[in-house]
Amino acid sequence: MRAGRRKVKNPLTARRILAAAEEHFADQGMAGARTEEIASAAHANKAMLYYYFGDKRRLHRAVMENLLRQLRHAAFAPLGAKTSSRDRLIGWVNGYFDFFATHPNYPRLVQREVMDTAPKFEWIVREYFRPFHKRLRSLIEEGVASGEFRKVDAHQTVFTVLGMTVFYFAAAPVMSQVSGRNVLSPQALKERKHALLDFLDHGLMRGETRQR
Amino acid sequence: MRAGRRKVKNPLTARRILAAAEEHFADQGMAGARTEEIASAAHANKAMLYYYFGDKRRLHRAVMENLLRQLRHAAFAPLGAKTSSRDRLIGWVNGYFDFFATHPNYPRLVQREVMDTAPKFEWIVREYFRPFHKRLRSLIEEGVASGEFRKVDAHQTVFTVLGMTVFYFAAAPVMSQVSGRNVLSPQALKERKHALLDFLDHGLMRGETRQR
DNA sequence: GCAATTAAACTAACCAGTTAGTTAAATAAT
DNA sequence: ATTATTTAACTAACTGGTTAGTTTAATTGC
Repeated sequence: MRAGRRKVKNPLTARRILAAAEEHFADQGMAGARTEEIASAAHANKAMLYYYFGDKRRLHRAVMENLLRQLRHAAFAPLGAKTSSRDRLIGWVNGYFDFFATHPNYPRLVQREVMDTAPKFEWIVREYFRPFHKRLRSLIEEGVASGEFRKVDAHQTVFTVLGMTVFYFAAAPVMSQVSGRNVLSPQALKERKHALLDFLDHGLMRGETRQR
Repeated sequence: MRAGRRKVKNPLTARRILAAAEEHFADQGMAGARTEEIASAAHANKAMLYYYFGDKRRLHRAVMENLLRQLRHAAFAPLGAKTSSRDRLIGWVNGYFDFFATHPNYPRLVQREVMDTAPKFEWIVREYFRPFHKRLRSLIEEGVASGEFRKVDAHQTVFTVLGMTVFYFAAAPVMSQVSGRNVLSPQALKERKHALLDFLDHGLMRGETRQR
């Protein structure tokens, strides 16, 4: 039907399926999503879903890994830069924030995972969450040690910063309903980022460090 | 007087089903939870679920309303007290925090609701979320106006405070895995509350107001 | 021939919701 | 006091629609 197909697996259909699955899994969760609907949203036959991904579970895993890989790439760079702890933390929050803004399905997908009590997601924990947590925690500890940050509990602060950042995006659907405006519009996002960094600045930085 | 067995106001079986449903809906979500499993966890016949609650959807709604009613009772009291904005806000956060700690299913249940894009939960938004949001927003605006709080965007600050508080509990299952310790243990909760109020104090309060 | 793809029919399991009938407790009639 | 009646509470088995996953046969472009 289409021209330009190659012998190697043509990833176009697979990519459409992956994108449709991402949307459906974020909206309805793994249990609520329907393979038939994912296929039709991807303009593909249901059989292609099994042809490329094996089964629903592995499709879900592919969706998660695809996003987590991108996030790791987008968010780890600022942590390596040789600047102040403050700038590196702000860079990290910025990277996370922008990733969430450009990948609005991700926060809901991850939130669904972290709420699960069953330990069937240990690969996510081992490969992604724990390294993320460790890097962020070290960064905060360094900032405290260097005197840039207040003497906070780094372990707790990781969760606080994560909560401040993730919750807004994960809860976006209903927050738009509650506040009567689209909380993911460019203007709303600009305001959100400003408020977030402002709060972080005052909540975490010492008075002398804080200069903006 | 009619003959027959008198109907008890709050039947034990119904309460057991409600408790089991709360657990299962929090763990697996509405789509993932199985009526058969809820029934067997409640040591009841599946038909009793329909006898008392009509269908799965209404059982889920009963679970939500039961918790939201309790939360409203527990969290609205501090907002009425005639003290400083700071004390009222701290009282509010304390109330929320303690409610989450004693009702660990609630944050996950609510998080699942707020992630839903479908506008089928407008009763929750209308009856609970919007009033909650409005009260909290007013409180912050008062604090800003009186000079106790920094000049923050009240609308954004509501979401920030909510995120800081809710996320920890909603993500508790995986966070325990990540950090290698039970983040809901009494000791962990004590540390969490302290860190939370400390961060809030510095993030929101003006220097002169902050005295602890 | 081979890799990618479609359409459709198929199956086996699953699962929400029903039904027909039972048991237990309370009251009313005798 | 005994029996009949009424109704809430409960059970086991069933029903019918749904859904993940499969298979088969045909088609298209390299």
